[in-house]
This record gives sequence, C-alpha cells and structure tokens, in this order.
Amino acid sequence: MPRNTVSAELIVTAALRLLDQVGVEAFSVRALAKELGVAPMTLYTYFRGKDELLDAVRDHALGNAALTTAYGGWQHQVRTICRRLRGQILEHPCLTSLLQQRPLAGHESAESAESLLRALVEAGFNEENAARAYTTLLGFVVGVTTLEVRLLEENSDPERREKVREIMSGLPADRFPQLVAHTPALRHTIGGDVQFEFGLDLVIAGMEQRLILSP
Amino acid sequence: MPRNTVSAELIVTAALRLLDQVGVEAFSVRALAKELGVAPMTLYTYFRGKDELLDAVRDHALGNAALTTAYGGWQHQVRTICRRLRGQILEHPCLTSLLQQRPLAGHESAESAESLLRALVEAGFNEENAARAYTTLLGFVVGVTTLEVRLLEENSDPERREKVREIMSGLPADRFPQLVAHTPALRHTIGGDVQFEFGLDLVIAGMEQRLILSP
DNA sequence: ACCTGAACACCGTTCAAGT
DNA sequence: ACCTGAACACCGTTCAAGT
Repeated sequence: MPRNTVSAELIVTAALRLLDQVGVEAFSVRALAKELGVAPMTLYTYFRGKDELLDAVRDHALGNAALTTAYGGWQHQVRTICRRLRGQILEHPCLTSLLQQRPLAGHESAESAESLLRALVEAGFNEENAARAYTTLLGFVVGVTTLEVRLLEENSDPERREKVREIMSGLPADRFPQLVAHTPALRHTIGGDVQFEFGLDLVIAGMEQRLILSP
Repeated sequence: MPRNTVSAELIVTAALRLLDQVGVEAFSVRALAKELGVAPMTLYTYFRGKDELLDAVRDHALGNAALTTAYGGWQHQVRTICRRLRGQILEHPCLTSLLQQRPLAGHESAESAESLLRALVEAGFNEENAARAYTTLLGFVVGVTTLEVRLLEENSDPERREKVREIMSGLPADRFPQLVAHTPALRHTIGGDVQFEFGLDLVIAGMEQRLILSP
C-alpha cells in the first residue's frame, strides 16, 4: 500500500473546501475520503473521529487570520478585529455552522481574543465589563454575519426565494402593517457591509456611552 | 391498522421535546417515530420530509410566544421583545440550531417582527434604518443567546469542560496576558441575565445616539 | 505507523401494499 | 386518507488484517 498519501494538513484543507462547497449538512467523512482518493478509514489515522476533524477545520479556518495588530484608538481597533472575524466567516461560510456548534473557549483564535480584550481594557472597561463587552461583540458579529450568510443562501436558491416571497406577500397588511411596509427594505438591506457597519456603530457608540456612566 | 394514532400537532410537540432532549445532531425521524410508537413512514403522511418537519417545529416553538403587546417608550418595547425572544430560545435550546439553519423571512414569528419594527419606527428611524436596526437586534439576540447556550452546555459536560480548562491554562501568559487575565471573568460571566442586559443596553444606547445624529 | 475492506448499527426516503 | 414493512443508498465507526 502507498504510504503518506495524505496528511492531517491535507485532510483539513480538503475538508474545509468540501464543507464550504456542499455545506455541513451534506458533508461526510466518506465523501471527504472519496475526494482525497483514499479509503474512509484512512482519515481515522489522523483524527479520532468526525468531531475532532471538524474542530481542526474550525481552528484552521480561523487561524488563517491575518495576525496584524490593530492600531489606532480602541474604537478603531475593535472595528478592525470585528471586521476581520466577519471577513473570515464570509470567506468560509461553513464557519457559521462550525462556530455555532463548537464554540471553544472564546470561540475564535487566541490572537483575536487577546487583541479584542486589550482594546476593551484600553477603552477603560474593568475586568468584568471587558469580558461582557467581549462576549457581546462576539455574539453580535457571529449572529449578524450568520444571519447575513443564511439570507443570501436563501436568496440565491430560487425555490426557497419563491417560498419566502409567497409567505411575505401573504401577510395581511392590516395585521402586520410595519412588516409589510418594511419587506422591501428588509430584502434590500441584507448582504453587504453597510448593514454590518450600522450594527457595529451602534454597539461601539453604546460602549462609549457606557464608559462615561460606569467602566 | 389503528387510525389517527398521531397528528401533525402531536408529532411536532413530540419532535420539539425530543430535539431539546437529545439535540439536533442526534435527532432522527426514526427515533421520533419510535418515541411515538409508530412506524417511521407514518410521519411522512403529515410532513413531506425531515426539513418540513423541522420548519414546523421551529414555527411551533416560536409561535408559542406570548403575543402580548409591548408597552412603554420604544426602548422598553424593544427590551421586552428581545427578552421574550431570548426567553423562547432558553426554553427551547434546539431553537439555537433551528434558527441558524432555517431563518425564514425575518426568522421569528410575524408578531415579534411587527412589534419590533413598530417600536423602531416610533423611535424615529426611517424605513431603511428601521430595517437595519431590526436585523442588528435579531442577530445580536440570537447570536449572544446561542453563545450562552453553547457555553453552558460545554460547562455542564465534564469532559469538554476539562478540555477547555486545559487549553486555557496552557496559554502562555506572556503572549496572551489579557486572555489569561480575563479567563475567570469570561467563565464567571456566562449564563444569566446580566450579560444579556449588558449587551442590550449597549445596542439601545447606540440607537439613542444614532437617532440624534441621523434617523 | 499507515492504510485497507468487511461489517455493524444506524440514517432519510422511495415504493408497493395494506386498511 | 392513513399506516405499514421491505428495500435502497447512504452514514460514522469498530475491528481484524495487511504493509
């Protein structure tokens, strides 16, 4: 039998590509093995199981982040780090699912966590509130970006798109006037940086406000 | 053969209970059928497939929301609606996964969406920014609450808990001083309302600020 | 150590058949 | 219409065996 035809590195890279292509739902160890031209059980030499493999993929996708330190005032630092995390998720849509199912610690690479916390401490937050602000930012970024990715997927699938359109146009305008009135805006608003920046502005402005009241 | 031993209502209720118990990962049509004491294929009389069933479960879990109108100033209304959504997710943890994978429209019950949008318009947001604020709130609530649920799960599983502790204590304090220093705060801070209210305060304060500058 | 095929206990779903 | 068992094409993973 040929030896060292694959490696942990190779498996993870191929898994990441396959996950982004077909989605977490359709991804399977067997499909990955076929992609690599190897027997399914070969992968178990490198990973204890599917879970461990997915953890490695998540770490790999996040670890590829530019480790550049964020410069400028704390607001600018926070913005930079959050945008970077969002960028990683958009680049690897499977991260939406991987991050939801397997957070781990602060649930991204240690470098991001470190620089985000540093910026928050520099802003003036005390220990506890820095941790709270950190969790808020993480939840916000992952939540909004996940929503964005899912809605874009929904929009690109003609069948699902039609189904949603049907539901929305079926809403009685007298019971849901705001919802009906805002449907175009809600549609037009998804995907793209403006939505994300809008939310990020809100959170950061809220932080500035909070720091005046109590750190 | 006995007739009408099950119904769509019964199936959805049992599915919701099973999903909360074992998680979306372990949930299967066959397991649900066994739970109901019925052949797997029986469920296909009521639902076209697993996807349609999960959609129904998601709607059912969200639809159970108290439809009470939110009173008070727009800030209080927004707070009430966001807390209610978080409450639903905490009550049915499987909603974290169901909402991530299958958003649908504004991705909760139409009543919530309607009252949230109404509050935002009342606050003074124009059409586009009301939609943006809505998406921000939705992403924030689902994101932060999902993070909360996952970290609590992680904490309650002794094996995973130990693994995380190992990773965190293995971090070099000279490279990640903030992360190491904040590990206790990050641990102590998860779960419970204070973390959620902290973030909600930030977003709402940010909105107040934003409304002064431009609606 | 690295890689394999066969096998086990599962999946979701189609199909033909029963009432 | 409602419910069924058998069957199909999949899963993840264990196990014994090969190099």
